[in-house]
Amino acid sequence: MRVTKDPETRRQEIIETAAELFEKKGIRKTSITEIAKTLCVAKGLVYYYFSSKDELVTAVIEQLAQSLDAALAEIVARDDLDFYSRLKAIFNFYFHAIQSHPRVLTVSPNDPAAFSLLRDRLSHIAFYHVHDVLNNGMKQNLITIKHPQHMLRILINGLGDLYINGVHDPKVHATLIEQTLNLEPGCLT
Amino acid sequence: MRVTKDPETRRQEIIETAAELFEKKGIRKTSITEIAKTLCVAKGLVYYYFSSKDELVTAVIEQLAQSLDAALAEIVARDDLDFYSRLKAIFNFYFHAIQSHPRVLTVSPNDPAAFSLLRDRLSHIAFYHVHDVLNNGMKQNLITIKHPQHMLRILINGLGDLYINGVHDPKVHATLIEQTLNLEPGCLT
Amino acid sequence: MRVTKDPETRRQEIIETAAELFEKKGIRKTSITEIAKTLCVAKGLVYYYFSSKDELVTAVIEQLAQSLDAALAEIVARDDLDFYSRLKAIFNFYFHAIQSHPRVLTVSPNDPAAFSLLRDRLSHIAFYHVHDVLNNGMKQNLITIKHPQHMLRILINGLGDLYINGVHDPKVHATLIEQTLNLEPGCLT
Amino acid sequence: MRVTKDPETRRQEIIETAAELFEKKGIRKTSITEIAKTLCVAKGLVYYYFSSKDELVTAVIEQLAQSLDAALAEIVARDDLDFYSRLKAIFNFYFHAIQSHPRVLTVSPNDPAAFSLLRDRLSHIAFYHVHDVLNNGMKQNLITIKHPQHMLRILINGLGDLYINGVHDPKVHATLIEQTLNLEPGCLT
DNA sequence: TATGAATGAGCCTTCATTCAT
DNA sequence: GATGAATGAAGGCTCATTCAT
Repeated sequence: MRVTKDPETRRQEIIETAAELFEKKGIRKTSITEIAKTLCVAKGLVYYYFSSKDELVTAVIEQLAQSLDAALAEIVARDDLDFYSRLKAIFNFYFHAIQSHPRVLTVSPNDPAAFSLLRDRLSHIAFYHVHDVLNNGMKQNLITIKHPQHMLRILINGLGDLYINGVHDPKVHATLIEQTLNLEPGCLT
Repeated sequence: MRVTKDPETRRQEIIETAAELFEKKGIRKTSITEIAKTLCVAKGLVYYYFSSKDELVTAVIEQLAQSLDAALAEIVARDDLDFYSRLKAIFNFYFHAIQSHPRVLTVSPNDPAAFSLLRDRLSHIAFYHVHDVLNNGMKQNLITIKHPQHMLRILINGLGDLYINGVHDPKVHATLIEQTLNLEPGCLT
Repeated sequence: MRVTKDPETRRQEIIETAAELFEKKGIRKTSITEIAKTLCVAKGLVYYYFSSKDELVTAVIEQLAQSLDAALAEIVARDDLDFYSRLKAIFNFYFHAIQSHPRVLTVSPNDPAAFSLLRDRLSHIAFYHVHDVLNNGMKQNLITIKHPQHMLRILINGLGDLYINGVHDPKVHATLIEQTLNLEPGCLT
Repeated sequence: MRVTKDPETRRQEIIETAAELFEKKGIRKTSITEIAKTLCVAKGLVYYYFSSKDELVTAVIEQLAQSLDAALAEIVARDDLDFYSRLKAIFNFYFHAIQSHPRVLTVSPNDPAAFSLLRDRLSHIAFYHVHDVLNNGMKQNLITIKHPQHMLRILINGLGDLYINGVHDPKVHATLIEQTLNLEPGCLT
């Protein structure tokens, strides 16, 4: 039967359902047909909101990216956090985001795509927000390593994988970050 | 025309051709038809040797993994290398392997959770071989960090991504490794 | 936003817009959606006025046909034209009409055998109007050919195609008509 | 059940079935699915032989064109025919070809296509073959009209339409051709 | 009158897989 | 061992049409 909804609501509904299925089965193995069926909606409706599967994938990824972006921005903006707490908070959020979407992270719409992997997108966002924080740390002589940006990237990506592979202990995390960025031992604990 | 070959030879031939095509176009976009055509062989023959595309993909990945495994084993076994050179050699090989197969690394056959990504397989192998080397370093007090295995993993995966993203300078590499493992500055240069 | 208009006005508006789009992109490639969008009107409204796309197509064709019909009728009715001028004027108009609507002429709605092609419709109209003129010519012994109606049809259709294919020179035209109808050479120039 | 046939045979079979369906329902309304079903064959098989619907359409058209081409070439080559008989024979064949394929003639694969209409293709072929014959006629002073090529085109296209519209009497035909090309009355009868 | 979200049938195409030879 | 014609399920997408508001 026919159920009409507010377009924006429906749009979100589609994005969310798609995100869940992408999560569960991977993007490639999730067909528009299945998304529609899950929503109890005609296939055509999905195309009414997204002109192609790629566009839907993009929307899903964008949504995830933006939620991370917003969260991190908020953290960076907080006045009550010092350099270390801020760093810790950011990483926590980032790892959490990565861990939540392993399948989406793995396969992209048309692999050779522009920003193909959400992974890149997320790490880019994390990188962007940590950047300022790091610079601040350098001015306070809290950061003394060479190639800080590369080190950051190693951390972001490397720790991401570690996280996915089951290392969730925040203490271990803190230690690893400290060591990688050559921070005072225990400063993040 | 019909060409008969030694089964093992033919098997290898198929694996190699598949590997090249996977490399060039990605696994998903490489069809059995194309592999067969490239080999000037009937489609059915591929199925004679591999009962499914997935099995072929697996064989290709296994082959890549084993070649890395062999290479690293050889390095570890060499007597003429000290701790630092050995470390450097191992990382070089690993990065090289990763860089050589970006497409295969990106998309997995049917994302069978098993060992889904060659990436995991490769990093696992690298991890395995570096393990002994690291232990050795710890005995010599050359490695003093905590959670050395996690740090190694961060390095292996994190540096891997960095490598893929265009950072190829060996000197930078060396510095990053030194910093991550907290080695004597300059020891790998 | 909602704009209410006089039904007949709206109907014309739809026909005109449809005609333009059919002209520009061909009937098949023009969707109801696009027609509605161009009119800044909801899709449903088009269906309020025309129960199907075919009916709209029919209306568009009918309109074109009638405008040609009116124009030719006017020419035939003029007292100030002699046989030759009248003939010339009619053909000019007909060719002009054909040339103006190449896309519509090429593809028909659902090829409903009915009067499938506007082409047939137009040539029929032209034929109808020339008929009287020809009869007149015969009475004056200006037309001596056999099967004048068939010859006329050949002219109308054949010249039509020639026109579409780029032969626009009125002089050449005149000569061709003279020859086909076996008129006095130069009488139409 | 599975029925294997000689590739060339199967290819022809597909072309013929497609031609018939195109004939009956028009190209656009004939789906690959229907062609396959009519042949009692899987849809995929059609794609095994023709990589797209357009390619199949092209093959069908090409086949029709070539059969006309061959037939006309043969007529032109015959020694036993004089100018008039040859002309008559050619037109007969051409008209016959056109009449046999009204639907195919009407709609082309992707209308705006290269040689879009078989009509053009056929008339071009006819034109090509008649060309020599006409030249010959001019040398013998049997043809005295101006713009003979244009006149020929008018004949070919115009008479084609007439034919489709039900005028089949060879005598009438002959007279019309005589008049259009300004030949000796009765020379083609 | 007018809206536009929703439908659903159908289209073209791809491709892993099978099987008679 | 090898061939390649044949299968069939599935996928992405389009669009005329409907209907609740």
